[in-house]
Amino acid sequence: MNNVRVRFAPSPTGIPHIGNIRTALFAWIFAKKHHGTFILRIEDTDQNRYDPNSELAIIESLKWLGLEWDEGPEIGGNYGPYRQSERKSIYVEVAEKLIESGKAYYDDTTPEQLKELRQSQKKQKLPPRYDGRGRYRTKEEIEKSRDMGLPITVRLKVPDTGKISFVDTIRGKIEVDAREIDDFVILKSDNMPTYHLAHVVDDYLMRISHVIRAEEWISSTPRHILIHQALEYDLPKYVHVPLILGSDKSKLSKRHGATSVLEYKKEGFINDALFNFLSLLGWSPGDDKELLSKNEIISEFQLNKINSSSAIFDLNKLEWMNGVYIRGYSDEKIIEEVIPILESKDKSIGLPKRVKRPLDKKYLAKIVPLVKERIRTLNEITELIDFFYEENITNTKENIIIKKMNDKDSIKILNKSIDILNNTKSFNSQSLETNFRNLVEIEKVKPGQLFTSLRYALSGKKIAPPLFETMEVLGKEKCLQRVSAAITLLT
RNA sequence: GGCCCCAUCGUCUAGUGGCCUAGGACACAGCCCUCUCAAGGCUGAAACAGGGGUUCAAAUCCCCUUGGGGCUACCA
Repeated sequence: MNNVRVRFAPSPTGIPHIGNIRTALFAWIFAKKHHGTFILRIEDTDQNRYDPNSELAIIESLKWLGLEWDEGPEIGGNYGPYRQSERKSIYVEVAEKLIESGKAYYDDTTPEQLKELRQSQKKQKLPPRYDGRGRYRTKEEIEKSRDMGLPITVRLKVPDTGKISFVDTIRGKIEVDAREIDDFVILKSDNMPTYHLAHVVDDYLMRISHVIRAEEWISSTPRHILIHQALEYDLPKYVHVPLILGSDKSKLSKRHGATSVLEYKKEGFINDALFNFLSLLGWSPGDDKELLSKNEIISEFQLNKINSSSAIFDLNKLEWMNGVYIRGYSDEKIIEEVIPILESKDKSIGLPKRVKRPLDKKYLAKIVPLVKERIRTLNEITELIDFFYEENITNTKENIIIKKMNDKDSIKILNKSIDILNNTKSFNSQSLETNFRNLVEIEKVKPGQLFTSLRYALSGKKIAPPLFETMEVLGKEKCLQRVSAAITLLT
């Protein structure tokens, strides 16, 4: 396929969610696959809903996932500008051309009148639809309204009969009666275009080959076809990708928990894992492979293998996949990823404030191998390893006491453990394990009994990294100190 | 309400008329491994929405019903 040019055209009116970004991801993959061009275009034609933070969030989301664009705001390109508010004059000109050729007309119907019209139609159980009254306004009447300061819009003259059809790459032919479509607004009274006009004009001028967008646009595509016809533009290929729904099968929203890509980043998900996961939501390479690298995804990707039905976002599976990615990463890579988390001043994310920063990388490097197969998200690491950094840990008598034993016997065995810690020549996990297993043997206790008690003594936790490795990393002094503290607790 | 889209295990999906007593993955249950938790291994439970056609043969093609979703703005 030659000259593939696709765009991601978000409207900066809110934080982009997983669904938006998944659409961008498909477009990006498709562009890469065909050595095409991926374009970012900001559709900021709604002045009332514009939110500058959202544009920043869009850019950060795309960058984090590695969806770099070849043309776009700031970086430019041959078809700019790439922000619609900066292209205003183009749309006005096009709209005027349409009026001159009689394919569009000025309308001075006020919002109040429109509202009345809809209400009365509703009362009569008719579908709410603009009635085309502006078609019969004379030039003079419009001028008069304009002088009076009434809002003037431009509407497209839509044929009353016939069918409008187009081919969607994923769904095939879609057809609708022209009479279902009213004379819709293409230029608003503030002289800004509506989405319908703006994107058609831009897609044409920017030589977009495939319009890849969400399924919710299917029902307005016939309008877009009409605009193309009025302007005598060639049609792009239409690719409507399915929606992503929340666990209750409704459109993704706040109540579904984290919905923005950046939230996942914040929660300790890895960009490569999210990329992989998202690519499989609504698309499949056709075999059983699920763990795919970016390159594999790009080479396997095919538009017509995108599903036509919407998908539900399964956080559980993402967590699993994220865990797989973490396990597959080198220790060095994980250390890099995890340092900002551990050092974070956010109490719910980082180590307690009393732990000195910056963290010692060498020490961390000993810890990471012990936990990397135990975490599904990067953020989970903090709770699992904080005891390596704390000076003191808290314990209860109940945790320390050796199960099925009394205080006295527990103390006796823990004292022998102290001896082992003292006398193990090379203080490494292997020697320690050998010696402690000996003790278990001699004292006729179950390994689990002693080791659980020791685990609590050293970490203060029921769930912790493997015991002897922990001892080795913690070092002799800290081990002695903590086991002694535990014994004190029992006395 | 009208129009449009969609429909395989709880979830993501494979499946494009015979290879389907429907395959994989997550999650779930059981067992094994085991110092906890993970990881890993094995086993299990779990789906073609319903009804009509077409065909020698239908998860796969057609129609209807049902269900879900989207759109129905001077929002995108």
